[in-house]
Amino acid sequence: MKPKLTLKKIAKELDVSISTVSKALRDSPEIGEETREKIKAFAKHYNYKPNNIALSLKNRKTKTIGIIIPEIVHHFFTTVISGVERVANEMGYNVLVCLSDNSFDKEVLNMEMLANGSTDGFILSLAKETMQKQDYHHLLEAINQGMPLVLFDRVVDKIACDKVIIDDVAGAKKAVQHLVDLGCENIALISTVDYVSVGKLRTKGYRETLEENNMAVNEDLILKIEEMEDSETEIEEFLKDKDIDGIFAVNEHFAISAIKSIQEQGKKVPEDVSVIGFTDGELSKRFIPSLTTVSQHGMKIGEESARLLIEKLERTPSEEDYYKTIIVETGLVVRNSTKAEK
Amino acid sequence: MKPKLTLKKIAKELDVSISTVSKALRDSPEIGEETREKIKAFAKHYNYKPNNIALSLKNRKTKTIGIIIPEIVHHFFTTVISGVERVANEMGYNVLVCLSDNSFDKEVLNMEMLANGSTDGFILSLAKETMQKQDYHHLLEAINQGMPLVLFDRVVDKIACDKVIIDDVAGAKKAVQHLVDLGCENIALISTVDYVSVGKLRTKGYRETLEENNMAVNEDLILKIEEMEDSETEIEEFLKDKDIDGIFAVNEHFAISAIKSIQEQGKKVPEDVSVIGFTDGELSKRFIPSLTTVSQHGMKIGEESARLLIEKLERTPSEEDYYKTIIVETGLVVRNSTKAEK
DNA sequence: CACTGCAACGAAAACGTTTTCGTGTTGAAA
DNA sequence: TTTCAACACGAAAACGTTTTCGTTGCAGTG
Repeated sequence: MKPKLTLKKIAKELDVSISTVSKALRDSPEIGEETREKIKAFAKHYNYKPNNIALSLKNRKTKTIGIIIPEIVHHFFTTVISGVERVANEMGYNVLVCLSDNSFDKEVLNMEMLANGSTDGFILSLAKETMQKQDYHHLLEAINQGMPLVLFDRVVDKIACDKVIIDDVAGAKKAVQHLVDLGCENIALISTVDYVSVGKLRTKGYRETLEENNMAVNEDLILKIEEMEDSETEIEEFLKDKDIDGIFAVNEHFAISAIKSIQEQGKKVPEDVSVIGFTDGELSKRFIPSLTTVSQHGMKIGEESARLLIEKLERTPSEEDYYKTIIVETGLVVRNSTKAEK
Repeated sequence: MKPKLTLKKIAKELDVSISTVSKALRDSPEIGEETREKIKAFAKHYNYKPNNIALSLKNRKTKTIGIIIPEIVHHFFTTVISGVERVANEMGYNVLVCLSDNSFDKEVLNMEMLANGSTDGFILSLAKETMQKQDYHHLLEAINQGMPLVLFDRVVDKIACDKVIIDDVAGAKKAVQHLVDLGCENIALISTVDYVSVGKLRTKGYRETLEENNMAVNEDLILKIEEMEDSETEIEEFLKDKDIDGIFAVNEHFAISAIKSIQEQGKKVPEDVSVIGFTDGELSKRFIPSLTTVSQHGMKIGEESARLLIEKLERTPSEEDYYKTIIVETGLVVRNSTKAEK
């Protein structure tokens, strides 16, 4: 085990100064051809690689971006990471991944770790608990310290920063309108509680679409789920004895639980009830019947977030201040959980 | 936007020396109570946090571990990350995630990035291409430079380092034995090509179990799949006109594709054919019929890997050399894709 | 011969820490 | 009054870079 090679060691070995070595390796014309070649040959032979940490300290930038997500075991977020990683790597950046586990405290902790020099900026989707508490001081602090921040998916208006979101209202509208077009008349909504912004917005899209089609919004057909854990039984309970022919669920799990309940009741999907979910994971594609979904394009969201962040990082600090919000298009992927179009 | 607070700035502001500030903040008895309190109050008020990069440079350790995985959009790997992250955080470490996309070149590149000071060590599952090429020079180089390395899941014997694996042979045996116990007589195997170690080992378990039960191994009932892309049609083709009553698939996807093909042939799962997969993702649990699988405990693997790595990192360099291989138990999770036991 | 100018290199500061080793000021003991 | 701890603090090196600004030696010029 040989310790890492440094400029100093090369300098000593070749009996020149540290600065000469540094310059030679960076092809400075200041150094004579002979010495330069000698140094480069030596460095190559012993596989010299500059120390990243020292560079970071010197340049006051780490070429690393952090991403904090609520949970990694969730297909949507992994596709986002994948997108971030791709763009970041292309631009010569590393990616530091942290998980908040939907906990406010862990989110704050993570931000503090990342803000103390480990990263140049970060990409974040808020923890559920954070949205509930509405405490964003950690975000403000980071921004205040000059750390660029990009919020995605679970964002909040009050924070002034770049954002990448999907148009949840429009996505929900697409879904519900599709159900209406198929002739559904009693469309149920299975959503999350309102403090999760996506739940709120998708609910809005649901209501608006019904109204636009002159259909009454029946509050009995709306279910708001608090705890993921109990969702399956809650949905089963909710669906019992309800006369519905369409369901719009704000995520994959709810949609699938709904289908199971429906089938257990002896009804058929999609013949009796059409079901549409949000997000397309592996599950949607491969479930039987495969799920019609509003696709969220996590990869694209990740890519856009990374691009936005890096753009901000590499700009001269003079021209700062204004923030963009990128809206990534959703698409309706029609599969087998909805009736064929007429 | 105020620039970050440093020791130097505090020193200037309070008209003391940098060393005094540093010592005061670290509660050194060298500093008088009055000055110490004054400095600590100031630091707290202006929210001073030491710069990680400078600390890393000084201490020659980053308190960061890297993990390189072949692909992130894969439930098993995300659970591993989750496990690594948890243990790492507990021990005060950050996690840098990199993706190799199953490409040899990207794996090498990633390792070079991480080895130049960004991390203290790493956890790695080999890219498919790397296993195919059998070129491990990048691993050897890292080890040689004193970077601890933990290999998991897709490991290779030739490299001397810590490893965390599951007992693939035993896992496969459990699965196949279960099929035998259910009375299956013609059991097919759907596997990957042999250079992927897991494919090879699980195939071994399959063969051995049949032999142990005095059943003939019929090569016609073994399918080796090269490309994930074409797996579905390949499986359909393979299953056509075969008279089988049990299938052991080395992953979730293959198992589900198999079930679909079986059903399209008009046969029933599990009544006519029992199917067992490997790995338990979301899909296995929620697919209908839900899948009987050999569970791989990614979380545990991640945790053990992190523990192993950090243990090595925090040991005095004297007592090095010997390497452990941890074998994480697999379990058979019986669900609905196999017949009920007699 | 004295000066200029250039080529080729080195010294040192800086990034933000920690830590070792002074150093100056006290108070008390001799 | 001298001497010596003990105390409280500062200077400086070190981690590995990059970069600015010298400093040489030497050739060319007038």
